[in-house]
Amino acid sequence: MQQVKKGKVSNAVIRRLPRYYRTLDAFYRDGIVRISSSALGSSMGITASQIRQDLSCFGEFGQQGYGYNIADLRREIADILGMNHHYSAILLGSGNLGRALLRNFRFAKTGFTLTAAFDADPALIGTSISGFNVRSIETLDEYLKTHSTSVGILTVPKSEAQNMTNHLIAGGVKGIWNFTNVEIDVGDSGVTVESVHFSDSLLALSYLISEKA
Amino acid sequence: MQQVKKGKVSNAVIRRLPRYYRTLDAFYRDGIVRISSSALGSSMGITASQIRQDLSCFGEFGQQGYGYNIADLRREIADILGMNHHYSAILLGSGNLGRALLRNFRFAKTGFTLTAAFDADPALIGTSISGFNVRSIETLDEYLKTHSTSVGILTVPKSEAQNMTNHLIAGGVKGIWNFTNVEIDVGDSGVTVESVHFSDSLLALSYLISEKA
DNA sequence: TTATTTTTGTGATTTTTATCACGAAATTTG
DNA sequence: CAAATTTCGTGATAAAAATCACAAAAATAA
Repeated sequence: MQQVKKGKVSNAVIRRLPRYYRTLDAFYRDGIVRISSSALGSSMGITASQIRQDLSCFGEFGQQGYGYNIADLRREIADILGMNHHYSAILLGSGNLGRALLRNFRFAKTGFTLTAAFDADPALIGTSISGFNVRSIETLDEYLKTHSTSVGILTVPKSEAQNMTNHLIAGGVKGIWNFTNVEIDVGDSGVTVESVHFSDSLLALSYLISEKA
Repeated sequence: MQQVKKGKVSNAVIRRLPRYYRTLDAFYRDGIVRISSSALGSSMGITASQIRQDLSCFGEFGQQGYGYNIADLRREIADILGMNHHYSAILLGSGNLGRALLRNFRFAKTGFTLTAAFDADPALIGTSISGFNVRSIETLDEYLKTHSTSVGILTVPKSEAQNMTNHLIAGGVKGIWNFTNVEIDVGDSGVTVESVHFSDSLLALSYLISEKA
């Protein structure tokens, strides 16, 4: 269903898709039925033209004189984003940040299913966090052998990041959601890495407020 | 010292600066003294030309036939990023994510000083998290009146995001580091918002692994 | 029903971003 | 010390991304 029209989708477009989904989802929950590209654009602070051009990478979802049906477009974008694959994810590192994700992050809203949490700390192993029994990191390889897993979430100390990455790759994951503040190396494994670098974000903010002064 | 050369620095360049800093900092800590744009580029997976072009927005930091002195360039970029302003920050919302930041995030490494933490939960107020005495959110306005604060960190529930934003703006912050999953509105206040949208990041990963399948 | 308005999807254009390529300057080698 | 090599900074070029503009289609109004 995806990419029915053109060739490769640019990174710029890919990065906007989640926001389209998020915005449409909010309208959907508010019960709004239809929206034009210009209304959607002004609510997002981008041009109508950009929205139409972006969507044209994937197909024709609108109707002249009417606009877009919000429920339909929301569903199409969910589909494009792969939210209906119901990917499985495991979390490595049940420290503060890992716990915050376990407790607060609504994985189901992104189509993901969190299936297990691991840690190296004996004091944590066996405890329950938000319904997840924390497993020993020693059992990770075995777990991955018996449970096909799409994504590994790295919330371990940076010193462990590359080692854990290697185990995840060997275990056959497709992607790694990396919260450690280092670039991890996946070699030619073909595994996709998506990093959340808190410090990069804060430093960008630092630049922007300095610039204005 | 910044922007000695050209006009406006593009967003693309701004987003790369923190990574330059992070990479140079790692080399600096390893005791490496000098590096060429091509060596830096291949270590970062970008072109030498892009690095030289990016840096040229801010000045001339290299030397023909030699390359860049790592300690010097690291310092220059820290300066460009505003890391020497020692901006102050307060954290609103001492739940799981807030606690993770309080405990794990090295604010000092980005030049920031965390000065206070707030929460609305009476059970949390008065407790100490990583050396910070959690203050009542009721005292926020008063705090901001008496303590000039550069940045507010939003780790509150999304339902409180806009309300807290309004208080931060009224209190005179320059920037908001937004971890809530909504777009906050700062009107014409001139306050800079930098958002960390976990779900956007995970959905981008979802798209990328779907695309390969 | 017919005219007017709205709005899409897309080719063309403009703007932005990244890469190329080379002179100039400094280092390193012989 | 001179020749060869390295490497920067930048103007020119290429590629990518965003915007414009309009025909076509559908909705709405008269």
